[in-house]
Amino acid sequence: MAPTKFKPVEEQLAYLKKGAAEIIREEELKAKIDQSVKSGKPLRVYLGVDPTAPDIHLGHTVVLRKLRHFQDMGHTAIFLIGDFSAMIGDPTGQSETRPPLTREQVDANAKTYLDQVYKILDREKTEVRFNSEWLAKMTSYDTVRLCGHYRLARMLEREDFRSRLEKKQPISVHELLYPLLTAYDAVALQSDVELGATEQKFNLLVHREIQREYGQASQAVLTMPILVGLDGERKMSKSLGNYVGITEAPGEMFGKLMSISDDLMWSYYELLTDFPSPVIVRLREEVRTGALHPIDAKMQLAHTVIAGFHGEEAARKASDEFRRVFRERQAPDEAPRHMIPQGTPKRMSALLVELKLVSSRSEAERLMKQGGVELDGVRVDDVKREIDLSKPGEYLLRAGKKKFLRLVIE
RNA sequence: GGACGGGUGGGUGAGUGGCUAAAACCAGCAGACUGUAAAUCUGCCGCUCCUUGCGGGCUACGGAGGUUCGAAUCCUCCCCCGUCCA
Repeated sequence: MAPTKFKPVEEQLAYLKKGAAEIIREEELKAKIDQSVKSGKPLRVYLGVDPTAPDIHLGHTVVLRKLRHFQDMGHTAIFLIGDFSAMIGDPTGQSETRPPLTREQVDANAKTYLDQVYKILDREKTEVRFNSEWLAKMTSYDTVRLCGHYRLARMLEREDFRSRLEKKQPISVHELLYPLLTAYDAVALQSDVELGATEQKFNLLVHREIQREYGQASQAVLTMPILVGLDGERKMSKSLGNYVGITEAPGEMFGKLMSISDDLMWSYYELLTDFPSPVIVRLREEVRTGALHPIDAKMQLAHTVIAGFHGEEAARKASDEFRRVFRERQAPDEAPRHMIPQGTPKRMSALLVELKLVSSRSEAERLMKQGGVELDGVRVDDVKREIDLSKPGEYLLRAGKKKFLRLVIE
């Protein structure tokens, strides 16, 4: 591999700081970068992720993008899959003990994670590690030694545990092990920098301390803000349903991104795009003065984000589609098609269930009564309405605001 | 190990024998209004059947039995959580 030419310290620091919530400690990071420029040796920067869910969403990409930034600066990006620690579960932000994952679930999740992560990271330059490499090999003796390096009072200081204690909610003992075992990751990787979301701060600080206990220089820590979900209030997460998955179809992503509030769009610009901060400030100013319509600013955001995952072409298509369906109220150009064989007439409500547009017949009837169902642009609110399936034809079905389906009888 | 408190619908949480598919709030969905925004207003919000009616049936208040014409509510046993004591 050709020796990497590093950019000047100040330039690197400025690039890496964009969007960051906190750097602990900035002087240390600067010194490390300085050292690497002088020695020509890249920094070892890692991000640990627990494969607890099968898909990653935009919230995860915030910190991944930051890892990519380090990669851009020529440093070594280590993507650490917490396959072992995932079986404990990170107590961060948890109001209750999570059911431990099985080995199979973890493996399956890890695999899909990796596929998705390369939409952001440079595959060629990423070092992928699994923490079972060292954690699974630890003996009870090693674990006891590790635990000996930390105090219970310090552990219980953390917000998650404290509030659970106050609310008289259970805390399992193994949860206390989480920060300690993941701290050992930093030791094993001999990392210079670790990235994480702000809510990871406690864990990250423990990692620094344990590194020192094991005779290493403590890593610098860079945290990124939490991405607020589509609801504009809580953090983006799958379980809250306020997320945009990165494997979702462009049209789907577009619709979701457009549904965020105007206020929220600015933090999305900051955390999900590479627009330099001054440019974002200018856009914001233009919207404020009325020079730029908020919907156009939001459409540009959606376009940019989607282009990153699906390419420019797909983003443009999604954008056009959105314009046609929602701004001009026309039928979508590319509603999903569903073939159905000819047969006897069928109730609309049953058909909606069959097509998975709703989850039950009760729900279908509800939706119809409320005027949320349209057939070829005409509202269908008679719950007894049947559809003639006896001869070939084509219908455009709408169920609710966003679900369209082109039904083809063959 | 002992004493006490608790386990209700996606979440919080009311309900101590029938009027309870279960208050209220949140989340969610639909309609109106819009920029498919947000906010707001209105309605819906277990499943299922039909003759779509303030209609019938089924399922539901940690689990299993029991008392009763009738149980989320009473009794018994079990499981789980917390508090205090050891």
